[in-house]
Amino acid sequence: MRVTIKDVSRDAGVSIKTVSRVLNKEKYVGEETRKRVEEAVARLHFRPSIAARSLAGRRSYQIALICDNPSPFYVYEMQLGIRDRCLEDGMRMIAQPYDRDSESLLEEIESLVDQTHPDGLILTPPVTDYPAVLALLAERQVRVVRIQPGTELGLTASTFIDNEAAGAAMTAHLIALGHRRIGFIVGDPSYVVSGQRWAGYLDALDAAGIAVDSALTREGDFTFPSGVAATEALLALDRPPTAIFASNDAMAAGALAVAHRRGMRLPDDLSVAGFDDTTLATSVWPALTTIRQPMRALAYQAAALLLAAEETRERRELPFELVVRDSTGPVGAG
Amino acid sequence: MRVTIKDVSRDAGVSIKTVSRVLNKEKYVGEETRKRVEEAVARLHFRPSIAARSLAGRRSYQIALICDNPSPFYVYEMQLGIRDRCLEDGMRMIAQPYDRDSESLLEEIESLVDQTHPDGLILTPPVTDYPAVLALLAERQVRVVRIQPGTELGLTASTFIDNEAAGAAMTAHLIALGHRRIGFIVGDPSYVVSGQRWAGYLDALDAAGIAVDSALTREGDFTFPSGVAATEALLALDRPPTAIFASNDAMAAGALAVAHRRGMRLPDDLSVAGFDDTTLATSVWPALTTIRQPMRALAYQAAALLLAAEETRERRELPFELVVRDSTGPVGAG
DNA sequence: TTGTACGCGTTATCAA
DNA sequence: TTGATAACGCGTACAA
Repeated sequence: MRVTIKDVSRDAGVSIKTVSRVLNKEKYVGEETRKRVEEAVARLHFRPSIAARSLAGRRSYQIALICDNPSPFYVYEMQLGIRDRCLEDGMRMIAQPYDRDSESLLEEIESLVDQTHPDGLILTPPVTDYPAVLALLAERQVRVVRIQPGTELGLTASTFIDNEAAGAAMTAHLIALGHRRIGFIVGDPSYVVSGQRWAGYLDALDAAGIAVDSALTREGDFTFPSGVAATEALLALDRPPTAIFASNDAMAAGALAVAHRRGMRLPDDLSVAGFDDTTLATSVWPALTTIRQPMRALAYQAAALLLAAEETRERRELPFELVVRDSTGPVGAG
Repeated sequence: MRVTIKDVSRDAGVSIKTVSRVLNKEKYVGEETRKRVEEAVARLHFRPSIAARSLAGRRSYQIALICDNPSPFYVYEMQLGIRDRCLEDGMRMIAQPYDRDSESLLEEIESLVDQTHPDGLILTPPVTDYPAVLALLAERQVRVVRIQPGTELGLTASTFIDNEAAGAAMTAHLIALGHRRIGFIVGDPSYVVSGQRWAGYLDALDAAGIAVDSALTREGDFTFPSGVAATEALLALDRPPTAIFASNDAMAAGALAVAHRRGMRLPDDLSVAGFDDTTLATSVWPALTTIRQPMRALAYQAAALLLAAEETRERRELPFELVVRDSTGPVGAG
């Protein structure tokens, strides 16, 4: 009832081992033999059982994604990127969502590793920077690639964008538009990128010779309500900013909402900018000027690093893009 | 190096089979023996290999989610609900994202089933209603539970909300607020729910004795831009609606954006309502009045049906909730 | 209530 | 370049 390698070997008139060789693209298989086997595989619709493969061999043909992020959009893009790369190699992705605050996170990862024996693991922030997790995986000798790690950059292979440069680029863009008082909404401090983006903001102000006004920086936590609160605090200043740059798009959306509610016109009364972290900036609020992160590509490349023949510690940087839309524009323009 | 059942049996001083009995919670294990085994399992941190289990037994301890939806929020909620239920039973969820338009969708599902031999499959719209997929799974004798299926409701177990009643409830709510001209934005026609929600709208108008004006119904496709376009068409009518009810929240957000852009005040100039289909209504645009769908619960219950001891065809209905926020309100209220 | 022997479908080892 | 045979770690069937 189930098609096995044995059926294929019988159909092709070769041994089981030879079929296995063809499946695994090993050397030393006669051209003609290979063809016969491939035909038999196709004819019988044979698909090797992952369970048997991983039990017998050193590999499981599965890689796992350890991803917890407040934005489902982010998580989903990661899953899509990894899936795309997996498909190319006939691998499977295990993508169970995790709660980063769960007491049992470590236990769950341990259980995942022991039960499914993945060939590798991909980590996203903030788990990328959990020492206990990294230690566990090192001890278990699991291959790891991290996306946007914030610490111990040389420890594993990784893919990332230059968040500091991105923060600086957007800030420089706002300065070029004529803004001198630019509000900044910091993200959740448990994410290293929050600090990096803020550092970029400070860099750009510095480079332009604009004195930093600490009243213009507010702390948020990557959520819409925190963006609303920070924006209201900023606009309540005696000398309010003419532009607001939020560390992500949910908070930027909060800024837009406040501006709308107050009857302000964009970008005349206020310029708003953010990052593509959720689905907002790309599809739901297409007016938002953002730093577009190549999320799917980050994930795809991470999977590529994981599936590379040799284990590496390569750090692969990907370019970001500054996408200008009508939430920013010349100061005072009509 | 790898802890196996053998190590546990040696440590506990019993046979391998007895350990297996304890792991699988079988009957006929002495209380004392059970304790000794459980202690050994804990001491050695033993976790059975999924590969070995599924190879040896009839089960794989894995269930798969076949989910493709334009909203990552929806997909993610499904994953979380199923994960929660799986955790309770020590099962694993396989949650590879699929493209519903992919030529190879059938082939990919077939390959998933043959390679991983899941104990069951959960389907979400619109794949719930693909005859070829249903036929394939029936032929492979895979247990299936569908979430919000639109057709052949008796074919498999399923979980759902009453979308027609939901559409009617929201429409009745708007009517109760005093609205008589209510615009409706239909969703993507490839989703059965689109028609169901619209039917509810028509039902409620009918029940209130309000004549249906076909000019007030516009077709969208569940995206923000389509909501913008539909709203602009509605507001351009000689007698524009005083309320707009969109079949999902992305289109409702489009309506809100148009209203903002035109300087209209909500809900005085226009009431806007939608559904909780994406992350918008729940976290990003908290002002939106919506039908809240219990997405995670739908997924959780679907997994529960899949993991039930006996295969069932139960149709489990879950309640929706009408959440009123400040995008709707009394007509003309200040 | 417990244990023994076998087999699941594949890869690894080693010989041909 | 190919093939025979022994693992892999667990559940199943049956015996004790």
